[in-house]
Amino acid sequence: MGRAPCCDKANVKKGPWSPEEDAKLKAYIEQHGTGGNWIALPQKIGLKRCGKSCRLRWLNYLRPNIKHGGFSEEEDNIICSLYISIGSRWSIIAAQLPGRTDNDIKNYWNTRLKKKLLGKQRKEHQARKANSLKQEMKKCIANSSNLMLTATGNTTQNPNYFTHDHETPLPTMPSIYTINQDLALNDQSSIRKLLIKLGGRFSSNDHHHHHQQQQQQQQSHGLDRNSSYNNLHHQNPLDNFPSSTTSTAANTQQFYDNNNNNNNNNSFSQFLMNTTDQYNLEMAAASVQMSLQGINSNFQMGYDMNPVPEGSCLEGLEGSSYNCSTSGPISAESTSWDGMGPLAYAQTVSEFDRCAQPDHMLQADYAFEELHSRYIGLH
DNA sequence: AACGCATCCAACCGCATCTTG
DNA sequence: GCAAGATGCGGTTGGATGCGT
Repeated sequence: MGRAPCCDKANVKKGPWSPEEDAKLKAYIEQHGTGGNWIALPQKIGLKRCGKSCRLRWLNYLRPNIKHGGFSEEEDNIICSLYISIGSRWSIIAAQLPGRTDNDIKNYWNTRLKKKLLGKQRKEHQARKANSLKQEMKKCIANSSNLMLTATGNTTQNPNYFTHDHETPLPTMPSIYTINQDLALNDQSSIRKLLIKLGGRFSSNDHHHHHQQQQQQQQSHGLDRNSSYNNLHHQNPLDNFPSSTTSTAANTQQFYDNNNNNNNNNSFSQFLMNTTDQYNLEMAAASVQMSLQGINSNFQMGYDMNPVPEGSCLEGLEGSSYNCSTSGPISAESTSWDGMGPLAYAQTVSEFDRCAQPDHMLQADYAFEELHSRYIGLH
């Protein structure tokens, strides 16, 4: 049996609001408040609208101090950072931007910010592609001079070459895989993949499901040494926090009670400390990644949104700002971890995913785990 | 001017969660 | 503890507008 509708669908007006309707709703709410019942409100003031529609209109448009359009660079950065860190939890993101509504931010992200981000990513990707194409061409030409192919040479043995009508082997274009990657960025999952690469942690249901599955696997088989990047995120106790629930002191405590009551070593304050640190670190990671995208990123720790709890392992770094730039691949030799904290961590995350060379991968992997255990200490 | 396409954004919809009796 | 209704959230839609041809 389906749910009863919240209003008489046949008798309510839909579509854009008229100035008269706006005036009625605004005047009533300013004088009487909502009365705690949106469903009954439209009948009280003689509006042929659904209660949900009234609520939306008030929250997104009529409410005082609402800002529309004209997002600043700073707001862009906050939205990007938070999206990378917590995903599409627009109401939480909106809570960090006074005067902005979740709907506005969602629209802004979907229509502009996402494109801006992907546009920069695509440009860099194309630049890298062009560069690697040049190198590949050079390599092919160099190789071709050393190759003696017969006129009937079997081209399938080396996909990098084909035989022309004449006998001279010519280099082919590089694999279309890279081109397909660009095209694939148009769909949501690819965007998510990209942003996960950029250091993000996502909270949609399928992701939770995936997390739960992996957590179960890890519990039964031990940690997978080859996916330490994922392991870090699995350690965050808030990963199982209901995605569509705004976290409040009460339900965070409730969540802690439900999930940690068997673990006497992990007090609620320690739990908060770990998760806040985790959040700060992820924000720093996002900051570095945005810097890689060419977006000015100035992540500051210890203010308002992301305070460092008393006794935290990040104490002393409060107020630090990470206006990040990266230089060269991280290696065990070239990087001094002490004192770098989140920045080093973030660079490691970045390098871990960017390194294509197996030896770099190993170095990043090693450094990553080292840092992880030192700063997070959740192993 | 007319048309088609792209973009924007207000509003809707369905679902999950919360509240209340 | 349960059911029903209310609320909040995020994804999606469709009309308005802008822009290029």
